[in-house]
Amino acid sequence: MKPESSIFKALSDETRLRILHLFLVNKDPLCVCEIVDALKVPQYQASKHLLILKNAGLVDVKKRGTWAYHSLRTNESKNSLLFSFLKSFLGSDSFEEDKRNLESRLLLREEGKCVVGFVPISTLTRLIKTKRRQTV
Amino acid sequence: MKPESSIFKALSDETRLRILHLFLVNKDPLCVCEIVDALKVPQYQASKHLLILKNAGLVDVKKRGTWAYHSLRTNESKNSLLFSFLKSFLGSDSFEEDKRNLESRLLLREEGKCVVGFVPISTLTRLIKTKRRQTV
DNA sequence: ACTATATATGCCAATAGGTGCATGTAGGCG
DNA sequence: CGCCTACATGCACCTATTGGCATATATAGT
Repeated sequence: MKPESSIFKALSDETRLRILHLFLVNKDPLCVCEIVDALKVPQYQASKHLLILKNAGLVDVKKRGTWAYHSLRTNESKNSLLFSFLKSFLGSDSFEEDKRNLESRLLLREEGKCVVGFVPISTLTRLIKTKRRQTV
Repeated sequence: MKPESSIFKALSDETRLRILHLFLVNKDPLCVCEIVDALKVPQYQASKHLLILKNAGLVDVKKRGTWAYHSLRTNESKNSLLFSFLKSFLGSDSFEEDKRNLESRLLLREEGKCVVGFVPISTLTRLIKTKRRQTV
């Protein structure tokens, strides 16, 4: 298959668009558990979709211990063109909730690194509440 | 499905990208037989893919007798954004041959309208040769 | 009305893609 | 070494998509 059509195939799934959207509104690399909590999808889904995005050449991975930090692959000019288009095309109204969830989740980082992993939602919301109180 | 992902689904097929590319390099509306000759795909494929592009809101159709003239639907701002992106993204090197085939095929138009329909390839090339000699 | 032709579409088989579940892998830490 | 944890992946099932063929539709010309 031509590379162009396989790139659009990678974009043709809503979950993958939501993942890309997270990268577009937050320039930092994100680890899988943060993406899972932002999108509220099972971990295996996030991993699989990230693999597809990686195979399409859109995403890079960098291991840091057991954490895997994913980010947009911007070193190719075609990708930069695509990402800046995507940012306008997706607009600010789509996936607003994902964005909010991600922002909350990123509050739990320490020194810019994810230290939480997978916890039950109840624990997660409690952690976030506590963190908010501390920082206010 | 969200509208964004369904648009990318429409773009995720190489034949459909080739069709859109024809519209991007040639602003005039094109009829199905011209697309068929440019891409060298069966007529039913062209029709089906055009229908998918139409359902995705990317293409408009206007009947003129038995001919169906298709063109990009540019009256929506999201589409214009998409098309200008696509034009850069597809670049000038992809689908070069399609572009040449289309240009040849368009030589056979008379007063801006398609008058040829479906003919065997041998006849088509002969018609084009003759036309070239006349116009030189 | 009949025919020719440009286009659309219904049906089938083959294939691809997504989800869910379970399990595997690999790094950190005691 | 052994356990915990973050992440990856193989398998089964289901659904969606595509190509091919035949045929339907619709309009023009005679």
